[in-house]
Amino acid sequence: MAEPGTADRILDAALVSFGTRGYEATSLDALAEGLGLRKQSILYWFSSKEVLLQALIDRSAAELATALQHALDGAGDGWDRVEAVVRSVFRLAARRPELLGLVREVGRLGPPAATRLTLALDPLVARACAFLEAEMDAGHMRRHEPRLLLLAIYSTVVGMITEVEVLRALGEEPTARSLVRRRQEILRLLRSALLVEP
Amino acid sequence: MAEPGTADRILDAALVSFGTRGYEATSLDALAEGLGLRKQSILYWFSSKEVLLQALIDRSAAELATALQHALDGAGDGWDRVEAVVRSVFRLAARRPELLGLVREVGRLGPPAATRLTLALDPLVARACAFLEAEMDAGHMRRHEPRLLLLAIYSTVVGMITEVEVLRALGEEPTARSLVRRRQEILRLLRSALLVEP
DNA sequence: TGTCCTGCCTACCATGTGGTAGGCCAAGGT
DNA sequence: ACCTTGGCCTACCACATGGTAGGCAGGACA
Repeated sequence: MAEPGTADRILDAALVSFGTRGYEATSLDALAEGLGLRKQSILYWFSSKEVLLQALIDRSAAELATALQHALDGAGDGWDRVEAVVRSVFRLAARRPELLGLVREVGRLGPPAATRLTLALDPLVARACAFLEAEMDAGHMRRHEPRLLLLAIYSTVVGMITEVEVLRALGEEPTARSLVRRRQEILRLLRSALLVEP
Repeated sequence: MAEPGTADRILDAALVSFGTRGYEATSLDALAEGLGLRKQSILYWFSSKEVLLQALIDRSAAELATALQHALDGAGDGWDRVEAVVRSVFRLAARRPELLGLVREVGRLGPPAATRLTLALDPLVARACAFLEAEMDAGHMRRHEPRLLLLAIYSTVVGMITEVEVLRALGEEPTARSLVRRRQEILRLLRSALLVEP
């Protein structure tokens, strides 16, 4: 296992900080200090802060895509696929909590960062839409506007993972155990919301 | 109708900018320019940027609370109450899109801002939890952990309103008409997720 | 008329920011 | 032994930021 190069270490640190504290709230100086480097070394690898963000988006989108792809490949049909995706997202959230934070942050930043992420994940989105539509056509799921349904699922899943403050406001501490409970809860919710009872 | 005082005008502008561009990304200079003022005039009314944020949170929490309170007072029982709340939130989102953006932003900022908002909305949260629990006890709704359920509903509603970029990524433009469709979609979803069929 | 207070201003400052210019040094090829 | 190159550095800069100090006009009030 070769130790990661400097560029990757920078990306890792940026992922954590951008994903939790936010892009604007993260200074290159702070980032560098956490790495035992000088700001100029970051600018050596990534010519500007924005370029760093772009590279981070690209890498994160790829990681996200392969994780979901992997989950889908090993999944069965119908409801299993939904469950596989949700489980895979939660597994990702447990291993790399900042990743979903970054997704949310990028959405907040708007173009051009958001468009970059959008483009990278577009194939997956299209695939998901087609899947939902097919399931509805087959009568396995209740009829909904596929894209709005996807937005709802996205919002719920990402929200239940990243809304740490709301969680705290509700008297629930953001532990690993809580994450599992949230996953179970969301799966039950989606199941009863979507599945047509036989 | 008396025209609003300077302090309120500042709060209005801050709400828009904090709620859409974000707190850190908003400078007092930019805020002042939009108001035809100098930065020092803002600092005259609010002694620091953080104080301005606190005042804004207080005012917004109050507005949110009264809106929800009003909706609840005029609502019937059971499912009607859920629907009334959701409709009221969407009405608020149509009239003041930035308000929910601010809620999300404050959640992202974390303490102490988040705790302030939390405290202000705590009574409503408690009331909602109690309501959900009662409905489940009465067998009207499927059993769920009330607090996690509330988090899920919150995430879905706020997400479907504020995730403009995701919406765009799905090929849907964030118009007023779309907002209505999203509201209908979410109500149907919640209905089938929560209600026990008679 | 003189004084105080309110609301806003100009001038200024310390700090932190992203970014540029250029140098140092070790590894490696020739 | 010499040169090149990659990786990181110090030094510096222009600029934006939040915030301080203090002044100026005008209305209220005695």
